[in-house]
Amino acid sequence: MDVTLATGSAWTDPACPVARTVDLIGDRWSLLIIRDAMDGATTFTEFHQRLGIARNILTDRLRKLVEHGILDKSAATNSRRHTYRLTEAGQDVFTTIVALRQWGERHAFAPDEPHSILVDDQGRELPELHPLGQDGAPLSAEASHVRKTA
Amino acid sequence: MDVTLATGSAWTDPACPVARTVDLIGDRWSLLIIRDAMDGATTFTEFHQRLGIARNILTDRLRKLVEHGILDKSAATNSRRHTYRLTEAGQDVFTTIVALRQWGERHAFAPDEPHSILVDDQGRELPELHPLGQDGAPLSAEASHVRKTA
DNA sequence: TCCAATAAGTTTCAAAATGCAACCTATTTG
DNA sequence: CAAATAGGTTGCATTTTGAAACTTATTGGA
Repeated sequence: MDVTLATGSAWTDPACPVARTVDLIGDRWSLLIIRDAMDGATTFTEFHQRLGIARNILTDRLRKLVEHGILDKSAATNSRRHTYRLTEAGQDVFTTIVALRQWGERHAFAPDEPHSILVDDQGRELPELHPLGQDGAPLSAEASHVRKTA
Repeated sequence: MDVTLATGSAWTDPACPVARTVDLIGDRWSLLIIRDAMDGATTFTEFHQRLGIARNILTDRLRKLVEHGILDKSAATNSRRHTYRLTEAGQDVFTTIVALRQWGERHAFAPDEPHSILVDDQGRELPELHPLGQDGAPLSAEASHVRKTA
């Protein structure tokens, strides 16, 4: 896993893990590429068709995601065709995708508006995800704060 | 809560809650503004100083976040000073911020690199957040898939 | 075997978003 | 009442994004 940004660029806020994550994957296309990779997309063309993204931008984002260790690009020998697969770090974005999805379900749809649903192997919808304290009780933003490291 | 995008613009992928969320708050500055709002920032100047963002961009992002029902802008009577506070929908982004933070802690720092820490009222670090299936066992991306609505 | 289609890009150019710096104009504060 | 502060706006340069056409290697089929 790569823990650096492109040469010449700098972290927006080097000490903050939220900011570093946003620098690495926090733009609309990268997050949607990761979403589709989790749902089975593996090739340039698949991503292009699912997302309706401009080809040059897709090229750029795939390259950066590979650079940052989120995707792995494997070229089938002597072929132009290759596949992109999530690395372990990429798979680990799952929690964030679920959080984004559930927020959207709660706040970005009118009550009667239909939307896609994330289900498990048995077709059951996922329970809501919420941060818990060490006592196991739900923890809110007000009940927590950021401690800066010296 | 608003559930629409600015006039003239359209959702990137209307049926997907992940995509809608990304359209609403999935750009670097919006997420960092929400992060800082959760950590106590309330005024234009505070956001500006903490983020080092250009003033015109900050103006634009605050306006959009208010429009989208993430922030609430309250003007103290006959004063230029006002405060921005998270709405309930804004508070609810907490789960996503925690997910982004924990991913960053796991994958965007070298083992010896220091970073800020999110702690509860007692100063204890938060447990890791992971999606669970209905049986209570951790659920991975491979064990789930998106079901489109007809 | 040859021809068309497919995959995965690259290039070019226009349009939109971002960023910096200077400016503005009410309110406070000393 | 003068200076500092808060919360912007404006103008302009740079960067990023996007649409569309072009490229180049494989492949699959007649």
